[in-house]
Amino acid sequence: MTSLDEVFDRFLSGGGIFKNREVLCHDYVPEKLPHREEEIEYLGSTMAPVLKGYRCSNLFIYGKTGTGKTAVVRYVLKHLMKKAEELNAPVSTCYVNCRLAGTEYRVLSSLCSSVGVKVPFTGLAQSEVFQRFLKGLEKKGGVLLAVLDEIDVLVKAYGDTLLYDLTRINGELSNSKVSLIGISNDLRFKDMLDPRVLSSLSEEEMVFRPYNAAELRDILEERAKLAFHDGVLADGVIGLCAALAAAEHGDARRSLDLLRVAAELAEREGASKVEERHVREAEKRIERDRIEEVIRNLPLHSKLVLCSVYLLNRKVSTVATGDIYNVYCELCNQIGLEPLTQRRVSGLISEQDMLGLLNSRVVSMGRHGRTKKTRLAIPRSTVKAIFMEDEQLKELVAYTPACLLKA
DNA sequence: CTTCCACAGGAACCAGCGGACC
DNA sequence: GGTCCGCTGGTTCCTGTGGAAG
Repeated sequence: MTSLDEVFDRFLSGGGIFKNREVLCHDYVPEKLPHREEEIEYLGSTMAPVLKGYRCSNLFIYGKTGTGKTAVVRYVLKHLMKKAEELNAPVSTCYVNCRLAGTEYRVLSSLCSSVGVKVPFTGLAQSEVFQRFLKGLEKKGGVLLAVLDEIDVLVKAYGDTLLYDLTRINGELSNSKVSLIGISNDLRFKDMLDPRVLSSLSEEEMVFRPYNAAELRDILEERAKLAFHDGVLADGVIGLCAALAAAEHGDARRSLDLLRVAAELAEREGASKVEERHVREAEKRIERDRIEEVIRNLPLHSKLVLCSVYLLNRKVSTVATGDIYNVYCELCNQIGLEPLTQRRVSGLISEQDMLGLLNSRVVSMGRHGRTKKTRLAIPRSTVKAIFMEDEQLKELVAYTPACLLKA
């Protein structure tokens, strides 16, 4: 066991690698966005009318994660506001990440705060909050550019009513105007919208293509210049980060993560250079950390479901929902817990499928019915290791379900 | 060709909570 | 202090369904 002092000393003396760590963080908006010049120009020209006090076209932006949508929008917004201040133009902007906001109500309340209206975080009817937003807008006047990032998440969960209201909002305003910019990670998002909403929301449209490996390399090189001291990256490190991220779906965020974690690993072991092996290690580390985090934060019943699959997987690789439910009920019995309904457990399995902990797919077995066949999507050792940390679950890892006893 | 299994997954509803308003 | 509100995390009830068995 090294003492904490040693850890700190090593960190402080290991300053040979990072020059500025923040440059590699997600929310950093760089001065240069390589390979997005066209998009920046297009977005800029679309938004420009607000500088003269006109409403600009509503805009819809699609693209997968890490294709630079958010970065480009924030970049243009930043410069637009600078210009607006110079010209003393009555422009305000509001950026809301709908996934982080979580609910329609909280999106509305962010919009409210951008026009200087304070609303309580619960307790008011949604329509009341909307009215206050209108009032605030009218009082403030000018043009509001509202950016709704990851809007697909909101619509999937709550439908498009809020969006519908927002697209019609200009009809109720006399002293002010609102332009909307929607950003979606989901390319099929259009299908979820009412045609009326779609047509008014996407007066203009942009699609962000994924970066290829060469473009990712340029991005990384740009950032690396700011983030690291000269010569600490071994040849091929940037290329590898770019290649790994390009192989998935050209996610710049992921390539930056790889680079950052690889450098942190190198720093931690006191190396003077970041090598390719650090990148490989980083790749594993990121995925493992993500999974462990997810499992640890699972509610108890979900953990029991996962545990049931783990136990059944000892004998068979894929299991039916009914079998999982039986074992799950046994486990609940063991620790004196009232089991949830099968309907709910079926839902929990689907949730874990989406989280990437389980793999399940619907199959029909003819006369023997239709079910989801489920298996673990992660190493058994990982599940076991995390469950062993928990007093209660520790016991259950060693439990033998009744259906496996007779086999 | 029909039947029928063992669920999937949608819809409606409910209880409890934290919190605002009057 | 009663009433209203939204959110979470459930339940109940329901209809739908792929394909092996009959």
